[in-house]
Amino acid sequence: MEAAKELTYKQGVGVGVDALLKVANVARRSLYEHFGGKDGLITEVLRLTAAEDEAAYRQTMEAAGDDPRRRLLAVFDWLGGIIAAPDFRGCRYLAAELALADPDHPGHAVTRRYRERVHDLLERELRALDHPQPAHAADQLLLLIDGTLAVGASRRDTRPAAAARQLAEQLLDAPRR
Amino acid sequence: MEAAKELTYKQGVGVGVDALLKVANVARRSLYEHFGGKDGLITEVLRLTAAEDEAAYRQTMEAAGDDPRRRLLAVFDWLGGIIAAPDFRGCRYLAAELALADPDHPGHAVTRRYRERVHDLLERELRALDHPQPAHAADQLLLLIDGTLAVGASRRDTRPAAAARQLAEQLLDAPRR
DNA sequence: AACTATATAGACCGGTCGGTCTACCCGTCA
DNA sequence: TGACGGGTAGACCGACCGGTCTATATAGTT
Repeated sequence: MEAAKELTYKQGVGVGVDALLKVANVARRSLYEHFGGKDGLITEVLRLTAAEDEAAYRQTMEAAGDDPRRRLLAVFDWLGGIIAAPDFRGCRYLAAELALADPDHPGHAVTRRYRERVHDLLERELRALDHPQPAHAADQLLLLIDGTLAVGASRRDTRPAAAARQLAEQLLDAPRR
Repeated sequence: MEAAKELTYKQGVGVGVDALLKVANVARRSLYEHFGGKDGLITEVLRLTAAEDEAAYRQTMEAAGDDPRRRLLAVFDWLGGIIAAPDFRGCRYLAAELALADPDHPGHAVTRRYRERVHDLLERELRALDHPQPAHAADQLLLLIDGTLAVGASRRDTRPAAAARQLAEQLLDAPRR
């Protein structure tokens, strides 16, 4: 799984099974016993990283203290660090969605649920902030997050996280004005 | 080229050469004569669609009249229509960037230049608006655009264009307050 | 000691990959 | 008429694809 997480991110979900097995030092048969095939492995990778990434969101907000506004803005600072990493290659889930042409691939359900969970995390903070439209604002924050990751993947020179954070501040402050 | 534009979008840049040739009704040799290979074809497809899409941005803004603010917001209304199309499958350029693992693939240069041109289009309108930080605000608009296309590809139920437009309005109005 | 479950290595399958090749066909121009 | 450029059709190449298979090794249980 560790090897699969890394390789499917660096090379995309189009990596060959042989390459996976080689870096993982695992027999071919074991893969098919455990996951049923490549699609099963990819789905499981998405499921596992989704759980890890959701936990990372929680931890980032937890470490930012009790103020919901600070907790939400901390997400963008955290994203800034992720994007700045030299091996950042964009959002794994968006890449998987765009690469898996078959709309019935089980991986799509995993990424969809992941986005819903992140959305709910954001919405909860917005409710704590007494935001008048927490669900709508969470949509917008998610849009800023996706935009940040997309720009981070395509224009390495800019600082999209800071730009997004500024927009997030306007979004959070707007209803109180 | 028409067949390649359609297939590389619907199936991703991972489509097989045979599939391209079949739907295009073109001989295998012709492809290699004209484009040198699959990578050359992909690069040329990106170049061509980039020119078309840049023209679409211009036309969208042109049709919105002379007010720069209306012209910029019209972009998001236009995006809303694109996303709503049943065959929308996300941003072609972001998908290509995420799928082409080799950072030296010539396609990357094409997508980068495309983004720069769109950025310049946005920046020009912001200058006409006397925005105090036109380059920075153009970065933010581009982030909203990328976020809109990303969300549109992954959560077909929401209306990301409207959400992004609202954020864009805040962005455009903020400096005047 | 025997059995079972789980792992390994690796041959093997048909199919597809991107790419090169030969042979042919046809309209243009000399 | 004949040469030729640009197209098509399709065989062919080695490599790799995802997946199945047999045979073997190892650890734990009874």
